[in-house]
Amino acid sequence: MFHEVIPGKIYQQINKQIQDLILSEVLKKGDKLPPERQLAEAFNVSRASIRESIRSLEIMGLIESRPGEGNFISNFERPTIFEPLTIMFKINNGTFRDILEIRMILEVEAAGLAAERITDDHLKKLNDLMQALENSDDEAESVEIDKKIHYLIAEATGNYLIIVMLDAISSLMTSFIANARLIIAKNISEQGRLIRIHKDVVKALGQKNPRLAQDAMRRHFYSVYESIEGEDI
Amino acid sequence: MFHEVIPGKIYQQINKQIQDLILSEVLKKGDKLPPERQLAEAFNVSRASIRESIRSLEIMGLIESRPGEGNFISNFERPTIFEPLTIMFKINNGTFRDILEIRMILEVEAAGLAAERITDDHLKKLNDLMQALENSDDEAESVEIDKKIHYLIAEATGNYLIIVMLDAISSLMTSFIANARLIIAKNISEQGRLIRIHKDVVKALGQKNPRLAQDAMRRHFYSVYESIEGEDI
DNA sequence: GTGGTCTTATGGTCTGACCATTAATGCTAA
DNA sequence: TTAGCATTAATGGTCAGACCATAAGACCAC
Repeated sequence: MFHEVIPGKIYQQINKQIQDLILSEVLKKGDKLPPERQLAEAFNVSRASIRESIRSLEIMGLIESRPGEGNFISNFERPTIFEPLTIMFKINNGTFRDILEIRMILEVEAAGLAAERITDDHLKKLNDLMQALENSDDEAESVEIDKKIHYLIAEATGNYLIIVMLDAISSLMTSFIANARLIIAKNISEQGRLIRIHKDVVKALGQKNPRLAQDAMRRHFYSVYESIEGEDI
Repeated sequence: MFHEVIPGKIYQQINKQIQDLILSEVLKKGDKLPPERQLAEAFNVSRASIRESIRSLEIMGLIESRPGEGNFISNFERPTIFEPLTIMFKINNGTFRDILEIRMILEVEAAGLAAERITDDHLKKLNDLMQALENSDDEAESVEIDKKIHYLIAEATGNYLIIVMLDAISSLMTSFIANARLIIAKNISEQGRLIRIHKDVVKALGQKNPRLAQDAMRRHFYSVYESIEGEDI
């Protein structure tokens, strides 16, 4: 009977169309979009509208703009979706405890799932990283390796959501720490203990024993809790 | 000695400044931004750049544009951050199992935390919703109430990240179901069983017993798993 | 009061221009 | 020949100014 009204702003309609093209895989990772001027002509709108659309798709992490080259479909490697999460989190009075809490929840469960599903390839990479961690005497380097280990475990679950969410929490934590000037003390003995616990986790993963992996990961977090106990957060 | 080079595109600089104003609470929820033309003058840039900035802040869920009125700082009630997650999820071949898996992880743990921290106010609301669920004979209505119950439990944890992530998963699930035309069968007997299990959860929360709450919630999800077993997902 | 109508402020869109960066092209000199 | 440089064309980034569409408030007629 009645026609559906044309919804919302132009940039939203363009967004939808481009998103649909991505979903239907007409546009794939790395593909180059037509030049903005051409898009404007195709959609019969102004270049300004096209640009507002592209800008928002860029924020969503779907598109990448390279001056002088063009606009490209992103590689979707690590979602940049969560940048805004930091702001939201702070506005809503999120605490460091909140971060640790959910991190522990997810990582413990992730360890369990990873133990069931981890591949030999992943296992090998993990062992390599453990080796690197033991040999590292540089604090910054150790932190980086530590991050990679946790990311690998998340990846081994094969669950995209777990990967994404842990990634988001990781960035959140980094920005939080940077802002609060919080430094988790890592003296030699603690460093040694951390390595030992990490080893336990990796060992349990190697044995494909979920229960052990969970327990080891849980111990890891208790250890972290202790090391920041009393800190002003 | 040297001045820091001005980084990146104009809209990014504007974004940063506005974000900082929000973080430092110079701009608060619901506040009205100066008109675009005025902003353009203040920043000494074109209105187009201002608009690209506002567009991206809108996507981040920080700003709301109302034609004829102005641009307003959002209320940050429920983050719209995760809309892009749906697309990313599908592109990365996310499965329904992934969704259920992480949902179970988070909700079981959330139930445990909620049991420790739930307030009388929340408890009352929960009981009201349970009452409504029992009295409801409309499928759509039941689903809505069910969602609210789970959201309330998440809220009772007091952990912003848990709330946000479960919210995101909830939307993801909705869109997934809508697209896959999947309908979780809910015949009369199952409906009854679901209510019974929900009751167990709420009861455990009332007793502030984390262990019981977790177990009940876990049973809830096993129940869901069973009811979709064999479905083509 | 109630309901229109006008005015005004504001976001939404368009046009056309120019700048800045990049990649490709082709020329030049070793 | 080839390494290096200058030129050119394509493309995103920015700007200026205009007009449209919407919402709110003021004003008026009934």
